[in-house]
Amino acid sequence: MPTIADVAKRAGVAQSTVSHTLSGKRPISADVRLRVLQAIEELGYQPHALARALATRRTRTIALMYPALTSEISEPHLEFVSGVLQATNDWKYGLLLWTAPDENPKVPYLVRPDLVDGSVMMEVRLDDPRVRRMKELHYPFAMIGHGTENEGLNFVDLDFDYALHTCVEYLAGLGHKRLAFINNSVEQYELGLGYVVRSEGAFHQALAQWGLVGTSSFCGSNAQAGYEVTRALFTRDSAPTALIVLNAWVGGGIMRAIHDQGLRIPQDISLVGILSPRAAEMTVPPLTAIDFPYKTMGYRGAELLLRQLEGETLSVQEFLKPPLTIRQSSGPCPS
Amino acid sequence: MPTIADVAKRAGVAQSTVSHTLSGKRPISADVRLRVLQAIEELGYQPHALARALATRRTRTIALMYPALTSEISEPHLEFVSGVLQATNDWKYGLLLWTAPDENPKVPYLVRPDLVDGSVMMEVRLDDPRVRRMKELHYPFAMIGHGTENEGLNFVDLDFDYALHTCVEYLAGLGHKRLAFINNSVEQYELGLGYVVRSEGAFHQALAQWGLVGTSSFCGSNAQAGYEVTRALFTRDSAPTALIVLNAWVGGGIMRAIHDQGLRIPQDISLVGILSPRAAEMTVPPLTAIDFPYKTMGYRGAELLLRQLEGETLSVQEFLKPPLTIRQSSGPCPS
DNA sequence: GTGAAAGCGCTAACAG
DNA sequence: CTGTTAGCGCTTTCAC
Repeated sequence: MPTIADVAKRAGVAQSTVSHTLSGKRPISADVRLRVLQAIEELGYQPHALARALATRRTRTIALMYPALTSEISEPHLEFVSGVLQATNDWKYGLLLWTAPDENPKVPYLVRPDLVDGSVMMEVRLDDPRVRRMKELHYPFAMIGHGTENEGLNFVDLDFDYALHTCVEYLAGLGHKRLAFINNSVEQYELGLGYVVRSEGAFHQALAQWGLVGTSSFCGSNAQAGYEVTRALFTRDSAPTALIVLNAWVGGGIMRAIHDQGLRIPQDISLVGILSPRAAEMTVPPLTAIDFPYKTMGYRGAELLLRQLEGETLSVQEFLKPPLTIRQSSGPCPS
Repeated sequence: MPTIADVAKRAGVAQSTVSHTLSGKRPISADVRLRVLQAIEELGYQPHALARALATRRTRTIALMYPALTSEISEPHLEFVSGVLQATNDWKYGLLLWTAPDENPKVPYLVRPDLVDGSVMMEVRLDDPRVRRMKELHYPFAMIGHGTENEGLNFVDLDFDYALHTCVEYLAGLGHKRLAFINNSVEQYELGLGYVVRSEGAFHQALAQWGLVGTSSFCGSNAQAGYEVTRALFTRDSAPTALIVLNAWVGGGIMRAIHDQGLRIPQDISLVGILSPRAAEMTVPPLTAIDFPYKTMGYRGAELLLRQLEGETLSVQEFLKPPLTIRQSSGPCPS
């Protein structure tokens, strides 16, 4: 691999001249520029990103702090990735995937700070240790999701309050009186994951507001769990006539349980989700759902960081309120 | 951020001594080691990964060459990511996500070579320009998938030949005589994506072997496309009694089309897939399927690269033959 | 067993 | 407008 020195020698100029023709940080005469460019071309020179990064103290790479890789990765997280990747691509940055290593509790969740210019966090907890640490290190970051203390932080999040209210309102309008909300897992709730906690609260608040009754259940992220949780709903004296589900991966289990119960969707029971259109269309019937814009959120979150890194000082806290798309899993409450 | 020089000064030793106590590459007396360790502790020193990489010429980071970010990312790819990430985590490597930038055809698909020690490729084409380039640069890599020319290459792949044959054999055993295969998109086929081309061939070969008739159709990666392709199957004179589908995201569309046709699964028509168990369980009824082990493949693929980077010279071409799991979408051919 | 110094490939003052 | 030189923070000869 040729270095900048090789180029300089071949073009008969100083290294700094090569460096500057490349960066444009100072005027270069036409003929010198030509010679340099030619030398670069002939040698197939490509600047060594590492050396440059060491000298400039900027890597032009950001990290995506991935939630810890426990037994099962919940796939929705993955959908954020493609959005983030799209953004780093557009901005010509690199993207490093990062996971909280379990074995080093001393430096919890901290990215090798010298490898990246900043990071995007996801699966934010209400009181997230990563956030505290990042702040105290004055480390640039942005979040997909948000916690309790948001002073001066930048993030994009789905407005779960809006989402749950919208679902409940919609179902109330269809005459449903008894609802059930199938949330994510207890573990996530107890971890204090923002959206899990907020959804839980918002659901009950919305119930009260519309004078409905309802129950909420936690549920693991797989079809089997969805099945069991749903079965349990029907053992009670007054079963719900409509369900709201947060997690795309349990939809199949829920529908199967409903089917096994001898009920039909949407004639006997309604099901609405808060999930990606893609997931909503994977089932039969397709699900009425708040269209969770994973990719957009990933893109926006990354942008929030990138703009900071490019020198902007910003303070953006964006709440997305995607529409409820009516598909075929919901209908009027049977009388 | 403290540097190695700070540590050296505080411990009253030379930089090289600090370096060596850390690397263990030469003997250090007990007391010196103690002083060094203490200084490190007190200063909260962490070696600068970049500087180290520049000096050693190893970054301990690998790249995952992501397929180009066209309009829609097909989500299955994402599932590989979590496997790869798991592996890099286990091996204590970093993971850089990389996408073919469209604008620079001169250095097609090539990762900033100095930022990573090697790369994992996915979505391998039969005659993949990336592979040729990597080979000619003697650049370490491993593949998830494989092409035509595999001399000396390392990869892991699903055995699509096995997969299609198994599906066809299973359906033949149930008495089905007319099958349809719903492959991925034409674009992918024309691009020469290994698994798309191989599946296509294997399906027809299997048909011949079992004396069945059948058709194959290409299909975009969304429910709507699945719906339309399936509808088209029923306009012909002799509709199939069993379908094989390769792409998880079209399952819903297919099932809806079947339903709209007034047919029931599995009584009137069987549907088997080649997709992840997770996806198979998302539908009602859950799909009989070859259990596509995305995560495992990602992990194995990464391992293949990692082992090379750790000095092993290996030549592994692994074909996975995951079992066909019978669920509820398949049954005997109606007479 | 330890220290001094060169060098990885680049950028950025500092001169001119 | 261009060249010289001193780092960026680490590893690794080469001496002792």
